[in-house]
Formats: sequence, C-alpha cells, structure tokens
Amino acid sequence: MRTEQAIQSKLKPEKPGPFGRGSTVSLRDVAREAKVSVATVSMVLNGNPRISRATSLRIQRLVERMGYQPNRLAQSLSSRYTNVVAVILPALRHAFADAYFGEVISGICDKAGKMGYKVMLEQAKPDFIREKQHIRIFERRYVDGVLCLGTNDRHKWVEDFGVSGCPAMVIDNSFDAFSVDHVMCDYRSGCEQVMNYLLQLGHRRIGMITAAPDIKAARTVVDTYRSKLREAGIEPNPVWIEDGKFTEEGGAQAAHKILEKDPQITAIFGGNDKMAIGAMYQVVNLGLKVPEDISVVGFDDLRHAAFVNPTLTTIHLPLYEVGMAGMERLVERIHGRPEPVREVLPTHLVVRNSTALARTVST
Amino acid sequence: MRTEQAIQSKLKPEKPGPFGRGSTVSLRDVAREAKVSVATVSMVLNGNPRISRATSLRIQRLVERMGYQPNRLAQSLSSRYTNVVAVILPALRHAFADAYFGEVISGICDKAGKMGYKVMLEQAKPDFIREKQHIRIFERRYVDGVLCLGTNDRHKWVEDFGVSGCPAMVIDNSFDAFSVDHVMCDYRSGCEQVMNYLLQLGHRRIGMITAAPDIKAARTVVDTYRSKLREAGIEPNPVWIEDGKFTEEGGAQAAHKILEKDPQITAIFGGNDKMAIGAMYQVVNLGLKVPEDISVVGFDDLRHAAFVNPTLTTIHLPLYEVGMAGMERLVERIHGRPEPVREVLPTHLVVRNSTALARTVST
DNA sequence: CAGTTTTGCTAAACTGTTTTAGCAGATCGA
DNA sequence: TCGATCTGCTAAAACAGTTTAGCAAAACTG
Repeated sequence: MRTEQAIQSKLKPEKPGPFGRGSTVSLRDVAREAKVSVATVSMVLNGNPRISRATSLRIQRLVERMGYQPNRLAQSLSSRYTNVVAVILPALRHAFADAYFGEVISGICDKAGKMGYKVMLEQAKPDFIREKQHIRIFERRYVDGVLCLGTNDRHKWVEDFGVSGCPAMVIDNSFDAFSVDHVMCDYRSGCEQVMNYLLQLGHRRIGMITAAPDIKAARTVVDTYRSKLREAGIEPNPVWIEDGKFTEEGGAQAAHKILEKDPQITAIFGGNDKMAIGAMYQVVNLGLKVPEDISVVGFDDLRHAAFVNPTLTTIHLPLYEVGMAGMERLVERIHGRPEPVREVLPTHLVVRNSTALARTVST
Repeated sequence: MRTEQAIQSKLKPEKPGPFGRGSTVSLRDVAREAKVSVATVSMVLNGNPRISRATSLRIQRLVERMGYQPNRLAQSLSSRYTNVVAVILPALRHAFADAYFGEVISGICDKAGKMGYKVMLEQAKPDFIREKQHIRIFERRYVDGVLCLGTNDRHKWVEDFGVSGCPAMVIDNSFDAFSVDHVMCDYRSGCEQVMNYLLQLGHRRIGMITAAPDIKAARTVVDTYRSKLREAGIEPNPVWIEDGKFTEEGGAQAAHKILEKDPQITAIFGGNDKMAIGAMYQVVNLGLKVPEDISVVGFDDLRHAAFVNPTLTTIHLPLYEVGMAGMERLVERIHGRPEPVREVLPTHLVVRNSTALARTVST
C-alpha cells in the first residue's frame, strides 16, 4: 500500500523540528541515496579498507550533505559498548556541592570527553544498593564501567563489581578486605610532609582531627601521624586525636575538645581542609590566635583554602589528575587490560599563613 | 547445524562473570522457557491488560527467577525515549567544584532518580558548541532533554534547542533576546530584602559588587539595588559599583576599589557569597572591622557562608529546589507539555554576624 | 444456532546499527 | 588455460526490545 511519495530524496531533513518524530537521517537513507547497501555505508564510516577509495569518498560526501549522525543506541546495541561510564558518589546530602568531589569529577569529565566517553552521575543511596542498581546499570547496558568516589570500608558493594566482572575503579581510596582497582593520592607522603614541617617549626604537642576510621586513606594519615611523632621521640597522646566528621562543624568541635584536654597543644593538623577551617574558626572563638598561638594545617588544598583568614597551610592533593588517571585506567580495563590497577599520585605541602614557629610552652 | 545443547534451560545465568560475553538473559530466553512468544512477555512486563492474569503471573515469576533485566538500549531504540537528560555546565575550570552548581545538580539528580531518569554531565566548551554537540546529543539519541546551568547572554547556543525542537530548560537565569523555558530564583525579591534590611540598619552609602553584566539575573540585582536606593531618596553613586567576576579574588579587589573611591561606604553587598567573602577578607586586610566598620552581605547562602569569620549575612537561594523543579518541568516538556515554563522560586534573607547598624559617618 | 464480539495470544514488522558469509569478476601463478 | 587469490561489494543475521495486525477459540447476542 505504500505510495511513491516515499521515493522523494531525503537530502534535507524535512523540517528543523519538532524533533524525534522521524525527522533524522538513517544509514538506510544514505544507502538508498548512494545506491549501495547499508553494509557499505557502515564500512565507509568505520574506515574498513575493503571499500574502494572512490566509493568511500562519494559516500563520505553524501553523509556530510545529508547530515547523517549515527544513532548511538543502535551502535551500542550492536557493538555491546555504550561508551558511557558512571561516577558513583556517596549518599551524602551535599555530595555534589563538595569541592573535593567536584575537582575529581572535573578531571574525569575532561578525560572522558577526550576519549569519546560520556559520564553519568549516580548516588549510592541505600535503595540504590539494595536494589542492586549498581550492578543493574551494567546488566541493563547503561554503562561500560564505574568510578567509585568517597568510598569507605562499609561500602561492601564495591566488591560486587569484581565478583560480577564489571569494570570498576575506586578513586582516592583502597580496601584491605578485598582487591580492587584504584587510583589515589599519596596520603602517607602527604602526612609525612606535614609532620616534618610542624616538627621543624618546633611543634611537639600536635593535635590531629581525623574522620571516618573506616576509610583506609584516613587511617593511613593517622598511622603516619603517630609514627612520625614516635620517630621524633614523642609518644602520641590519645587525647590529641579527635573525630571531626569531615565537616567544618565537626572540625570546630574536635578542636574544642583537643584544646580542652590539653591546652598546651601548639598545632592542629586537620585531616581535610574543611575540618581545619572549622578548627581555625574554633581556635579564634576561644580567644586564641592563628598562627601565633596555634598553627593549623589542612589536607586537600581546596581552592577555598587560600581565601580563609588566615590563609591555610595544607597538603595539595592532585584530585583533578586522579580523576583523569582513573578514567584512563578504567577505559583500559573495559578494553580488556588484565593487570590490576594500583596507582598512587604524589602530593605536596603548600605553606601559607596558618602556620608559624611553635610558641614557647610552659612545661 | 545447531546442536541440541542450546535447549538446556537458562534458569541461572551460567556464570557470575566475566560480564558482557553473552551471559545475560534476554526476552527471547524468557519466552522460550515459558513457551510463549516474545510479544507476550513484553506485554506482561508492560502491564498490557490483554494478557490473562494466569499467564501474566506465571511469566512474572519466571522473569523473577531467571533474573531478567530489560536491555535499555533495545528499549530506547524501539521506544525513541532514552530516559536520560544532560546537565550542561559552563566551560569554567572549576565548574564541578563549585558549591552553587553542586547544589542545583544535587536537586536535579534526586528528582531524576525518582522519575526514572539518568543524568549525564556535559561541559559547554568552545569545541563542544562549535561541533554542535549540544544538538548532536539529541540527534544521536544520547538524551531526551537538557538542563542548562550557568548561562549568560553570550551563550547563543541556548537558542538552538528551541529552534531544533529539543527539550531544554534554563536553570536560574532567563534571556531577553529569545524565549526559553526556565526555572529560577527570585533575584528581584532577594535584592529587595537585602536593601530593605541594610537601609533599616541605617546604611546609606552601600557598595555593590556585581559580576557578569551579561547575565540577566545579575542585571536584575543591580537594577533592583539602584531602584531601592532611589526609593530611599539616595542617588546611587557609580563608584559604588564594581565588578567582582564571581570569585573571591575579584570580590576582594572590587571591595578595595570601592573603599578607595568612597571611604565613607558603610556596607558592601556582594552579588554572590564568594565575592562577599572576598570582600570581607579585603576589608579586614585594610584594617577595618566587619561588621563594626563595614557590613557585608552575600547572595546564595552556600553552606560555607555559615563558617567564615564573621558568619555571613546572605540571601538564601533555593538552588536544590530549583534543580528539582527544573528536572520535573523538563520531563513534562519531553512528554509534550505545550505551555512555556517560566517558574520563579522564593528567596529569603538569612541574618548572621557580618551585618550591624551603620557606623556614624562624618558628613 | 448463526453471527458478532471479546479474549488471549502469535507472527511479523520495526527501531538502526555492525558483522559475517559469500558472490561475482578481475588478477595472478604455474 | 585452469584453478587460486584478491577485490569490492551485498544479503542476511544479530543485537533486544515494542508494536500492530490478525488468528483462532470462547463468549456473547438476537
């Protein structure tokens, strides 16, 4: 029953819109126009050498003129690759508004763009994990791989990827309980640099605000803090360590407790910039001065650290680079790289105005 | 030539992995096992009432047992809906690390999850626009719609969506030059609240740090600032207004210029929190006190504003809610809603410690 | 009890690619 | 000069769903 009207050439997509109602050009349209099979057009577009130069050029021009765009749903269905990766963020209310994650995601997106990948966002909320969505996004062909940010030891689901053979990369952390690909910052060296610096400035009683003992990277920092103190002949006092929950508020409270239990503290080392900033806030609130009375050091070097008062001495983490590297390794993994990925990127100290020589403490 | 081995039931996906090598269950597998056609299984899954209750239940159980997951590439190819939307961010180096965008994206993702949508990330870099990628992600069936964040008047590409009939939503801004769907905060009312408050505190010479005159929302604030001054019988002095480029550094420099040109200023109103924080930093640097000498007000109410010293008085923008509403309206648009979207969400003043009664100025 | 409607399902077409098997005709080697 | 190889292309299957037309049989209607 089909009339001859269908024969009219599709040289121009008939209307600019409305979109999605059969207005786009398909391989079939190009093939019909060029009087070749769809296989030929497909092979031209994929640079298959079995097509003659003449035919190839002729079809390339036609593709150009007709404004053909391959439908990537069909491509993915056929090729079994979606060229999409997911970034899985923890279920924190302000995860997206966090400068730490932002920096990593920025690196991931830039690298993904260069490699022809798209980036999808997921949040690992309890429902998401319970419904096995983290595996389903693979089974349902949403993604070829995932990058896991902000993980901790309780995130058992990270192991599921390995078991199911789904390419996954843990960013800026690692796990003791099982083996998993990861790319992270050198937390040990970062902490060593802080401790060397503070000890050099004459600090002996150094408070440490940590957070989340269930994060391997965070534990590494505390362990290094302790061993560097011992190395310097100082027995770390348990009251010097408090939990700051990774937040400004937590950092402020932790600083308060530390200074209450040992007023002779001369420096406070925050496990991240936010807690260090909270600590500074609290120190000032207690009528003390930074850095004259108390030196404060952070860890992250968020853009913001240079704009608090006083500006914050901190460890620079190459978060953007970690994101890029993670993305790159993940794609290698997707394409069959067999060896495990265990990459560690260097960190360095940035000295600003929140640190000074230790005040002389009455002993 | 096919042997009878294929007949063995696929009740359990043969191995947990390796993934992606023909290990998943398809509609065809379920149909074979249930001894019905694929159409029947498809109809059961889509709740088509033309299937008997008995068959439906039987198949549902089988689907459950076999762990069938519909392949969404095939679904999308057939249905012409991807159930994916893109968030387009401006090409700023730290766009993802920005708390403002983070808050909006958080709202978008939460709402998207509830509506069965996935969120893709894109950055509107020059190349991206030049290659018409913003339209191509539609043509190539990556997405059903886009949400545009951080737009300004120079972003002519926003108009392309309308022209091409691609569902798009501008978030927290609008355009004079053309008509486009948008959901935004009430900038006018926010500014009015700030000005009412400062005038009530006795401030008469009020500096304003603005940014990007090519952003409609920002212009609205400056216009309102001027008209509120006039309303109070004060002729706005051009030297009171400076550009702060939306950054802390810019805010600091702008504050410096304003105070240089008119030292009798008693309050500074920053067009966003970052610039206000930069301004505070600079005011203190100049040996003045906040709020005793100079009151400072921000605009955004980023989480961080409560943790600077002194804590920042600011306008709370419902960014999370704007993200949610934008996502919701976009999906309506995708499904054919004809009326344009022009939504404005209310803002409110949050008074903290960076503002006080105006100091008495020698006239 | 013939004729119509309803019910429950199937076959086949359709979405738009990639890929493999293979067909002619030309080229080559012995 | 005959078989083998190469060249350039096509037909068809595969990917995994949705949707429409339509077929029997059962259930109604008059």
